[in-house]
Amino acid sequence: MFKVTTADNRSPAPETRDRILDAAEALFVEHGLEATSMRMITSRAGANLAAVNYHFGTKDALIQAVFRRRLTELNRQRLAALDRVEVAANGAQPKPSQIVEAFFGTSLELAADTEHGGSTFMRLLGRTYTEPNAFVRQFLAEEYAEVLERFLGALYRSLPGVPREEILWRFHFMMGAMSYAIAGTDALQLFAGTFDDADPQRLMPRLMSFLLGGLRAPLADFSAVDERPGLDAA
Amino acid sequence: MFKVTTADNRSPAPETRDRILDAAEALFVEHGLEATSMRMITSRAGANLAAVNYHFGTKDALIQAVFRRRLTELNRQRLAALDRVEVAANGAQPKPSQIVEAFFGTSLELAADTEHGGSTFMRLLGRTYTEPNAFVRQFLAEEYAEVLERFLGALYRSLPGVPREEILWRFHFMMGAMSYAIAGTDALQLFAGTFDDADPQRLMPRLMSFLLGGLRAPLADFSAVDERPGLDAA
DNA sequence: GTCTATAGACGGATAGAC
DNA sequence: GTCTATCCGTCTATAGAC
Repeated sequence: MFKVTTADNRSPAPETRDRILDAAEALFVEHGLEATSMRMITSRAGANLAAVNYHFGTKDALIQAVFRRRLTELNRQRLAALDRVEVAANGAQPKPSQIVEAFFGTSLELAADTEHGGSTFMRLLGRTYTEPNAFVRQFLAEEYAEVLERFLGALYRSLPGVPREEILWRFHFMMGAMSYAIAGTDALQLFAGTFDDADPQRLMPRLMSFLLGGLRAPLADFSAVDERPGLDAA
Repeated sequence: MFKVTTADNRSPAPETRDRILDAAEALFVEHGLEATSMRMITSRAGANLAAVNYHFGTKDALIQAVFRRRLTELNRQRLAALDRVEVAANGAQPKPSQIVEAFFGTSLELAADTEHGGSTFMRLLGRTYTEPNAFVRQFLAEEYAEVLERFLGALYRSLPGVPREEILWRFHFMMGAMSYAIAGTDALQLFAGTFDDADPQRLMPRLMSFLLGGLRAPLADFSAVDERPGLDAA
């Protein structure tokens, strides 16, 4: 359970503990949390079945460790990006586009990092927002509490005329769009063979212009809510 | 002596087969496909464990039956809605907003139907777009093939100046936003207690204005993407 | 069509040797 | 820290009585 922190700095071969985390992360994306067994994980990690219980205790604790490893750093970077735009605003309110970019841009940057597994993790994370498992949702909610409070607060202040419920919903919609953006083609072969241009470098501007268009859309008119949603409007 | 196979039209109590489908649908939303066992299903349905195998064969076949029951009708309605706007256009191209409304409006109508389980199903469907299970993805892709071809084709024609990749991506983003819209608060307690206004009647205009804002956003500018050769040309 | 009983595989977790 | 061996629960699926 406890890592011996020796001062031997010689390029360490990946420890069992890390190999297990990497294998679990990859398998969770491939098969989902429930459908991934400890045996699959230890087998891919080249470790013994008992090792995962030794290092993490339970499967649930392993799941948390997989998420925490990346999420702590991601949220730190998101907050740092928000700090930067707020400092740059120099006392004034940052623009909504800057706030959106601080949050979703940072996310997409991690998603574009295929070398250190960031892309794998972001696909996992995007799928996990809607995870049925209650303990995972609870855990994610805690990890996100501070970040959401900061970003939503900034958005509220930057859009003083807009009802907060509306901003909240639109942020929610943006999360959905980002989740699918990251899941990309691999989420669904619905669009099989049709994503001719899946260049991850282009995903960022693509998504960002969509998100900002949605965020800045005219407010919905609720006056006709009671009527049948006609197709002739607008 | 009790099971009359002929049409005795007097108020039919829900058959075992239908009770199983209802129970499975609800449990799939609650716990996910993998985490829902046949025992949970038959127990909630008030049926015997062996009944599900008798009626459906395997668990995978049951999953397909749960989706097919609703999806066939939903896609029929989506196509009918598209037919209507195309007929109303009277030879001209329908507006993008009309096409979007035909697809997502129909979806949200089913999601608003809490009386016949439509809302339950749509939450399940939204989550299933990113389902890891390969057989489920394959099945969904087949069910969607015709609908997507029709709607994407209509969007392409209605936006002749816009690159098709861009439309495809934006449709993908819209699917993500809708998925989260339907999952709503229950998807994640991230926003715990903050969705003061979760009136499903208002969800439709809320989402629609976001989607149309995103769809009509100015096209992304790829010129500053990176240093890749050839990208700055267009 | 519905039931009981059970086969047969796999799941998470642990004990204890090394 | 890593291993083998194993406990014990749950899973899907089926056989066969009624």
